[in-house]
Order: sequence, then C-alpha cells, then structure tokens
Amino acid sequence: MEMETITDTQRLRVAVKLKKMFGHVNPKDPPEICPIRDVMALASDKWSILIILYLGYFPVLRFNELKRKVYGISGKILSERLKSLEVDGYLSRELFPEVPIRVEYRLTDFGHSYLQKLMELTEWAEKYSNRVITNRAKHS
Amino acid sequence: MEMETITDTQRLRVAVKLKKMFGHVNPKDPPEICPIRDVMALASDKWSILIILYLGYFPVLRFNELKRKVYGISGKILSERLKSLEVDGYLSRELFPEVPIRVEYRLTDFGHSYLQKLMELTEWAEKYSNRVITNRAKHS
DNA sequence: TATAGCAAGTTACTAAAAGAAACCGATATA
DNA sequence: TATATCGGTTTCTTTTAGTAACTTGCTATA
Repeated sequence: MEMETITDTQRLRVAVKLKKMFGHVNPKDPPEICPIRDVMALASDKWSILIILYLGYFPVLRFNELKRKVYGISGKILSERLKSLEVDGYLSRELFPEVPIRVEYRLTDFGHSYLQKLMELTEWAEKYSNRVITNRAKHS
Repeated sequence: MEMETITDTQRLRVAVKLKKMFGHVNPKDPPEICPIRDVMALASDKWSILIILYLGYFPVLRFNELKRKVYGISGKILSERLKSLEVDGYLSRELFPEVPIRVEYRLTDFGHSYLQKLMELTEWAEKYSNRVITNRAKHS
C-alpha cells in the first residue's frame, strides 16, 4: 500500500497555516480563549460527525431514522447532539404536529459547508483505514 | 459575515462520495465492520487532533512540552493518546536513556498526511468559529 | 369505553471514560 | 540529606455515555 509522499513545500505550507492559527495563542491562556477549539470539540465529536454525514447522504431524516442509521447511538446522545448541532447552526429541526408526531432534520447551508470539509477527512480515513489496521497489528 | 454559497453541483459531488462511502454499509451490521469509523474515532478525538496539530507546528516535542502546549490535557490522557497514535502510525516515539530521561515525539509521514487533511477542517473552524458563537447566542 | 399503538423524545440508573493529584525510579545538584 | 528533573503510572473522584423503562398526545381498533 503506497502513500503519496509529502514534499517539503507541502510541509512548509502547512507550517505557515499553523503559525497563523496557533502563533498568537499564548500557552498560558486558558483554553476557552480559543474558539476554534470550542467549535472543533462539537463538530469533530464522533457521533456528530456521523449525524452530519448521514444527513449529507439522506437529505431529510427523522429522529428514529437517524437512530437506526447512526448505528449504536443511544436516544439520549442523539437527542443531545441534535440539539447542540441545531444551536450551532449545522442543522434545522422542523416539527409537524401530526399524529403521530413527525420531526424532520436536515443540514443547513452552513452544515453543508462543514460537510464538505468533513468529507475530505473521511475520504482520507477511508483510503488509509487498512493501513492503520496493519499498523496496529505490527504493534501487537 | 458571508459564507460561500454551495452549489447544487458541489452537493451532488458530495452525495456521490457519500454513496461510495456509505452505500455498501448495511445498517444492520454491527459498527465494528466499518473501519472508517474506527479510524475516525481516534483521529478525530479532541485531544488527538491537538497533539497532531502541535506536532505539525513544532516538529519535535517532548512529553512535558506537549503537556504544556496542549493546554488542559492531563498526563494520563496525553500518555494514552500518544500510545494509540504511535500504534496507529501517526507519530514516532524515540527514547534517549539519559538522566533525566528524554523522549521525543514527532509526526511520521503518515501523520503528516493526516495533518494536511486535518488542517482543512481546522481552517474551516477558524474561519467560521465566530459564526457558530453568534448562532449559539441567537438560541439563548 | 378500554386499550393498544406510534413518534419523539426524557428520565433514572449503571458503566465507562476523563480529570486531579500524588507517587515512582534513577541521578545530579545544593 | 534534601530537592529537583523527566516521563510517565496509580489511585481516587467527577463527568460523560449507555440502557432500558417511561411519557405525551392523539388515534385506530376491539
């Protein structure tokens, strides 16, 4: 299994970005001063990622549909994450007062914008997951 | 604060990627069948992300340096994450049996490859963190 | 008139994970 | 002899996650 070699140029570009991103951060400052961290904490949460990915694949999903698709999530956590993701603007919640009740979740434009970036990460993970598995095996 | 509009073409492209990624996944299968999920679980963990970013910015870091830079991490968790990230092949650990002992951590090529993708996500988070904050405020 | 059922959660309880702080071993310095 | 260094580990407490039963409002069926 081959991996594209990373050139020094690419590394330098990453270093410049990181400098822009972290250069001003004083290590003595408490973490709440870093809003990136705060945003990443929710948006990079394991369950949030899966919720967003499934809402990318299925444009509209209801609570129990999500519960089935996001395999292994509990109702409690799903409910919590949906609330947070809605508050942060990643998805919308629409309630239809029918019987039985119907609630539809879908990504906002903002959520779609995040999904695009997220996809690049999951594509990477897809591509190299086997490699990670073999790396692990080597260590056992 | 403006956000680039996402075109239908872009959405479609994302949908195609998602289909490739999730289309074969049977929702009845237990989650361990999805290796992407497994890889993402570690690589998208809050502390792992910060460790990788700091090792991107500072090419070599020792245990206590990391502890200081990754603000708020406990020694226990840092130790655990470093072990896992080493096992998965993201970083290397080099021990110098001096006194006091010296241990150097640095990203592997594989780790650098991941860092590149991760950067795109954190750049996004940097760009839109204010927006998330205002979204939250609207909901309070 | 019970009664059973559904969707979308919530609640109460238990298990797992994270965080805080003390400790360790080898050695050098005061 | 006492203290400090480094890279952790151990123990204990607090937070978070997971499980399963329950709720709410209405409706279709017996």
